[in-house]
Parts: sequence; C-alpha cells; structure tokens
Amino acid sequence: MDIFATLQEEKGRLSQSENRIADILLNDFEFAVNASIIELAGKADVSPPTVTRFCRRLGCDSFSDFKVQLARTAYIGMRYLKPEPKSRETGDVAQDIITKAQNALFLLHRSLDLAAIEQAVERIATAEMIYAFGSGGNSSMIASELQNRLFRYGLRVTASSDHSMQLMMAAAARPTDLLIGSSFSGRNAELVRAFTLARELKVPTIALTQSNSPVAAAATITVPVDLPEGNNIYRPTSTRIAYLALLDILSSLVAYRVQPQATVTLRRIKQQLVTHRDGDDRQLLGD
Amino acid sequence: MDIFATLQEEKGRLSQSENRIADILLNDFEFAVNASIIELAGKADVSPPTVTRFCRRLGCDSFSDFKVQLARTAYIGMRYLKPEPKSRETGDVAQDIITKAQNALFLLHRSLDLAAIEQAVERIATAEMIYAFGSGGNSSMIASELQNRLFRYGLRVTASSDHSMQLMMAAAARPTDLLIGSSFSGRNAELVRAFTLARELKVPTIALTQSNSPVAAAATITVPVDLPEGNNIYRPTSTRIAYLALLDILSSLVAYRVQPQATVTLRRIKQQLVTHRDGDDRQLLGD
DNA sequence: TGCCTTCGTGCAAATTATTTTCTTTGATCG
DNA sequence: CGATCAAAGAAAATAATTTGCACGAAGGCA
Repeated sequence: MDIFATLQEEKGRLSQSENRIADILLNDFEFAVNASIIELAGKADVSPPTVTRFCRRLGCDSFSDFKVQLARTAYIGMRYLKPEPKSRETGDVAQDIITKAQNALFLLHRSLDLAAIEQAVERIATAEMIYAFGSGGNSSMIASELQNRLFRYGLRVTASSDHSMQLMMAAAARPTDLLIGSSFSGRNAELVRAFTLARELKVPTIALTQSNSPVAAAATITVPVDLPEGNNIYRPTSTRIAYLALLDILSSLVAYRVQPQATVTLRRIKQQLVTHRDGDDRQLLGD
Repeated sequence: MDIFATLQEEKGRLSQSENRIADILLNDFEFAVNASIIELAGKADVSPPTVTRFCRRLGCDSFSDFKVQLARTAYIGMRYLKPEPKSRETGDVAQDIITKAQNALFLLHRSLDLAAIEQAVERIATAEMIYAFGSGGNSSMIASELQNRLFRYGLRVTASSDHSMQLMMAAAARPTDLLIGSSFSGRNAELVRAFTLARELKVPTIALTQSNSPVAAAATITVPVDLPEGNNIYRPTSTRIAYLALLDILSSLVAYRVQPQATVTLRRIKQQLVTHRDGDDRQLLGD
C-alpha cells in the first residue's frame, strides 16, 4: 500500500492542520521529501509534533519512515502530474517516455481488479477454444500477443483483427468457447457487435477495456483498464504498455492454472526452436 | 543520476570501511533505507561519521538526503535482485510482474545508447522505404509495431516476420532504403543472413538487439538492449516491454524529426477513423 | 444553560540522531 | 627512519525528533 493511496482514503477525516500538511505534500512534493520536520511544519503553519502525528496517522513509524515511504512511492507515483517533456533532446524524450511508461504501470497496478482477473483466468484456462479480437493497431497487437502467449501453454487460440472475421468467428463459437476482446477506447462498435452476437449464442466474453464503456457493457466479464491518456499526439499511449503488463499477469496466472500441460508444451516448443536454430540453449522461447 | 549508478562508478575508489557500507546497501537494502545512521554504522562496523562521509562522497548533502535518494531509486532499481514472486496468489503475481516491468524500463533507461538512437532516428526519418523484420512472436510484434508507428508519420514502411520474405525484401531494397531488424536473443541466424545480404547491396541496417551478438555484428547501426532475463519460463520477458518503450522513444523522435509531414498524416488518419466510427473525437489514433 | 468529555493543538523538555571537530592510527614515500 | 597524508574513531556540539503535558474549542448530555 502506498502513501498516496492512504492519503486519499484518510482525506476528509483529517483535521484542518493535517489538511494543510497534506496540501503541501500534494502541491510541493519536491519540497516535502527534502525538508526536515521543522521546515515542513513551518511551511504548513503547524508545530512539529503535529507533523509527527500526521505521519503516524498515515501508518508510518516516524517522520523519517514517512519520508522514505514518500520518496519510494513518489518516484513513480507523482510523475503524472508533470505534463510534458522538458525538450526534444534525445535524453529528455527518453526520460519522459520511460517515466510515463513506469507511471502507466503504477496506475495499472493501483487500479487492478483482482477479482475480475481471477474470473478471467478461470475462463481462459477452461475454454475449449479461445478467439482473441482487437483492431486498430494497438488492440490488434494485444490480440496477437494473447495468441502468442496462450498457445504456449497448450491452449487452443486464434487471433483476428478483421471485423468481418470476428463476426463470423463469433457466430461459429460455442458456449464452451471464449471470446476475448481488447479495446483501448472502449468504443469499438464492431467489437460490441461481435460481443452482442456472442451473448445471444451464450458464448462467454472477456473485455480488456475501459470500464463504463460500450465494450465493457457488452461483455460477460470486464477486466478494466482505466488510465488517463497523455495528450501528445506524437506520443501514443503508454497505455499499450499497461495492457501488455496486464496480459503478462493474465497469462502467467493461466500458466500456473494449467501447469502440467504448459510445461510439456513449452518444452516441445523449445526443442523445436533449438533444433531448428543454432543450438544455443540460452535463447528465449520465441525471439 | 541515480545513486546506484554513482555507487558503480565510485566502487573501487572506496576504502575498506566504505566498501562494507556499500555491501550492506547492495545486500540488505531494505534494512539500509529504514535504518538510522547509527544502526547502519553498527551493522557495517564503522563509526557514524564514516557513514556521513560515505554519503557525501556519493553526492548527497546529508545522511537523510542520502536515504531519500536511495528510497527513490531503489523502489524500482533494486528489485531485480529479488528473484521470484512470493506466491501464486493473484495479487503477488501482479505485483511481481509490474515490478519486473518497471524494472526493465529502469534498466533500459540506464543503458540507453543515446548516440546510437540519434543515428537510428536520422536514418529512419530519411529513408525512402523501411523494411521492419522480426520473427518468433516477440520480435515479430516489434516489427509490426514499427510499421504501426511509422506509417502514421507518413513514412513508407512494411513489416515481415517471414524469413523467406525478409531475404527477398533485403534483395529488393536499395541503398536509399533501410532495414530494421529486431532480435531479443541476438542470435536469429536468418536475420543475420538478411543483414549480410543488405550489407553486400549497400543497404543500411539497424539492429535492435543485444550488443555483442551476431545480429549486432551484422548491422550498420546497433541500438543495444541489454537486459538480464528472468528465468521463470512461464513469465516471458518483461524485455518485451523494454523493447516497446525503446520503440516509443525512437518513433517519438522520428515524429519530431519529420514533424510537418507527421501532423498532416495523423490528421488524415484521425479523420478517417472518426468518420468511419461513432464520431466520438476522444478515441485514440487506432484503438 | 452549564458541565463534562473529547479532540486537536502547541509548548517545552527529553530524547535521539547527526554532524563537526579533534585526535589517533597506520600506511606510503622520500 | 621520520614526514606526510588519508582513513577512521571518540567525543563534543548541534540539530532534529518525539514525548508529556496543558490549554482551549467543539460537541454531547443532563
């Protein structure tokens, strides 16, 4: 549990003075991590003991424990408050992208719906056939990644980014099968259509998408991904990285769930690769 | 600049006592961030002043500044020392994957070769035609991502994951064109063959791969990605996320480089999507 | 209305942590 | 074999943090 999450929860229950401290944390965070308790107290117009009590309230042992926690979290967690990269220099752009990506991961982690994930894993692990759908570049990558992951565990899976094919596949699917669809925006109307058809045919569906979106509404299970998008049109979507991490989580859990089968299949795949390539065993399962 | 990087540099120039302190940082990091100067000094069998001097040496103002810096960096930077997730519980697996991903990004950032990136960007921005190659699931994703990104900026690009096609395309390419190949392992022999052919034909090549690998050796420019791989076979590769971030960096820089052209093309693509879909302007460029 | 309790707060003292200064030790080099 | 210097500890000085206590305001209850 990180300190900003706790702060969020406690907020409202805080007193006036404590609120002033909280404001400084949120507004002048750099100052807060570097300041001593006296400086911080001074800036918030409270006495040092009040700061100590504030820290305790947030679940820290002491002021210095508090600062450490703060520094930990904030390295990642606060950066999304900073808008745009300093310059177009290579180094700055790189820094900005890395930070945003780490941040997307941080926010994803914070907002993960574990119950939904568990349900989804169960469905994936037990489906007789899996159809992974996604279009538009980003989501189509997610769909083919799903295929790329799941077939390694011995599951039957195919991916499609073609709307017509998706509809036809949905029509061909059976109630023991499973549709998984990804939509970053949640407003892919064709995916909604495929999901709706699946519902009529009693084929279960999993959506990886924004909650409260048309796609989410049309699915049996929604694994929500709710992230703020940056607004630089050149800088598409650290969201993609969050989705990929979510895929990692899902497929790792699926792997554990179907373990014996997965080990055998992986070994077979690896053997194929090694025999077929240059015999170096260190290589990855798929380059 | 983070503290572990500094530690790396200074190492060797440190005295005996200072080395003992450094060891504790590296081995029992959790202890180090939480300990007081006295506890830390005690554990390292040195006096408190020695610890203070050590902190100064590493570029910090004081011990507490040092702790803050440490906490900041280490939240991400040290986790790769921790081997495996605590359990197979959903929450732990999620935590583990997110951490590893953040970590891969951290390590990527630390090891980025900015000069190589700049050279690559220049080549990409000025190529008449770009061929993106990658195979085996992971790298093929990178190749198609490259296509997915670059075409948006008005560049001419195609991707292939098919070895035979890659060879034929390399044979068809001209010196004003560009081959970009990705290989996580660096030992994709077919990619080496395509690059070698390109070299004979004076077609420039960019490799996104491990340095000191056959693929790197065969390329005109190598943008190195050197990351330690986790060894859980079920958990393939937060490396993929690092590659994707690198792609983000490259393509953002390319976008800046070819700006006017990029804006026009993006607007056209967006217009197509909006007209074609449900008219909601908030959607992403490609779902 | 008036008393009592509770909570939030600051002050000052006590405690603890950190840094500075001074000194010793041990190694290196002419 | 000293002279010099870096390294490191001891003790003192300083600064930071916490604790104990008391006061005052707000709200509940007779």
